[in-house]
Amino acid sequence: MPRRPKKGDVAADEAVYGAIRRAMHMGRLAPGAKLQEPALARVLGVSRERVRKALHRLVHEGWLTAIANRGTFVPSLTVEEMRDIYDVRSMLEAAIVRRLSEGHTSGAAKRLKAHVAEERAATRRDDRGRLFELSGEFHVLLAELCGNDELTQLLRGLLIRSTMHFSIAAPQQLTNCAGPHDHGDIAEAILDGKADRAAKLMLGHLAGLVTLQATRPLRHEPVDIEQAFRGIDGQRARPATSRRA
Amino acid sequence: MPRRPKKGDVAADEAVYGAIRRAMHMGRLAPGAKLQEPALARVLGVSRERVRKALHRLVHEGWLTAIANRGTFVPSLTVEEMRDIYDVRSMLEAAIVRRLSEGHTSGAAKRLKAHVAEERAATRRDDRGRLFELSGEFHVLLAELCGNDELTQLLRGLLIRSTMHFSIAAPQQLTNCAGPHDHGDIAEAILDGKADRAAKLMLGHLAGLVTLQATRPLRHEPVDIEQAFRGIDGQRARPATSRRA
DNA sequence: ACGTCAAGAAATGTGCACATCCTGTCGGAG
DNA sequence: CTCCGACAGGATGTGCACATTTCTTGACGT
Repeated sequence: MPRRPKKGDVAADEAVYGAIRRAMHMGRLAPGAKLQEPALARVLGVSRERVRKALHRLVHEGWLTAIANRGTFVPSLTVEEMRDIYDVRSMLEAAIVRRLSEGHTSGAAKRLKAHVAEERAATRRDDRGRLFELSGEFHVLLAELCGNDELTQLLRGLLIRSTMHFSIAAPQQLTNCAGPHDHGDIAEAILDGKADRAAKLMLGHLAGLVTLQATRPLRHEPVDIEQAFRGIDGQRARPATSRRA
Repeated sequence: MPRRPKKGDVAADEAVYGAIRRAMHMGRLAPGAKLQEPALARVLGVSRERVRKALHRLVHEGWLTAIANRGTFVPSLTVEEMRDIYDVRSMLEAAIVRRLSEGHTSGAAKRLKAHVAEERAATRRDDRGRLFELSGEFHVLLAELCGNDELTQLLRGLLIRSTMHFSIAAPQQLTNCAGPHDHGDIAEAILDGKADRAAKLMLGHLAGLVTLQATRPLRHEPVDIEQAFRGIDGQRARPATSRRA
């Protein structure tokens, strides 16, 4: 027997966590949707406690909101919260691009160029899904290049929360960053060592995003869990375990 | 009967959470100490599940680290992690003081002045405990004055994590901010609208703190849970419940 | 004497069942 | 016809007991 998913199987927890996270990322769960523990447990084929744990974690990370004795819901970020998040991102990311402009390793420059090239390629192929991912990763990449893990983690959290509404509101319609060429310009400024220009571009870039979001209305409809998680398996690749439900 | 702590008693959860948090803040728990669930449950007089929940929350917030099937421990922050945290704080807080310098309400100025005055008073009274609290709150206050909740929450998390080692290493010996007059100078620069000077002072202030921490060695000793939580009751004020253990 | 291994004990992780609370619905009174 | 109150159904929260893993203590072999 290869593996038995009996006890401290962290993969199972991560699978449930990832499944919900992916469903949100794919826009299957509209803001205000209620995530019922029994339904999720049934659909994902795991015990309710596992779902509970994942839900608690998601709540604590800010992706979901919980009301005592009521349930767990997909949050409807207010305009103020969204503005605040982008405000913090502006502070951090402006400092990041400044720092990178003032000095970076050759490896960092290489990774940055490679990423921009990949974004360009995705744009040329009109691969919206890939471009969506890459657009988000660009901002994380900048944090990574600073060599500060805390910074990377923090920014990743902010980014997910801020891009969540993009994927929820219009997953297939628009990219999560206004113009991909923005990223190219920012990267160019960094590589040229023009700190002020890079910071200015980044601030403008983020300002454009928040404007894009603010004008987007949100609908409130009841969501069917069964349908939302169709095709989103708990395990990622091979369901080698003989669990079939 | 006034209240029965049976069901959705959020206060009980918060009490356990706060008790552990306070024990750490008071330096009762050295880095590397193991927090055993049965022992905590016995000492605090609550069920093990409640302790588990609080521990999970603390772990997720970064105050504790958990190892699967091993237990929960007080983390020993490495020099790199500490440096990273202070680096992020530098980015954020420099931006904060710049923003406040460029414009703030009269109410903000009033609160800032009041806080500095209170710090001065605590210094004059040689009230280390109060000064310790106030020193930390100063940085949170600056974030609050920006009117950005996300920013405040984020900075509060960073601050707790970075000041935690101060209280653990030497709770009664030194303040958590190098010189209280630093805060006064920073406040003055903000009130005068000198953004560059305020940012420079803040960066210097934080750099001084990280230097102070880097030179402090940590001891690894086994900790007795019973003794660590002596005098730290789960409930804050009145133990009205007849629970005595 | 030292290193290795095995068995017991304790702690952690998980599933289950029950208590509690919320919500939607039905019946009756105004 | 509308509004209020009670009831049933369902979902959430919690305590309990068991399975699994890890650490410790002791003995055995080299």
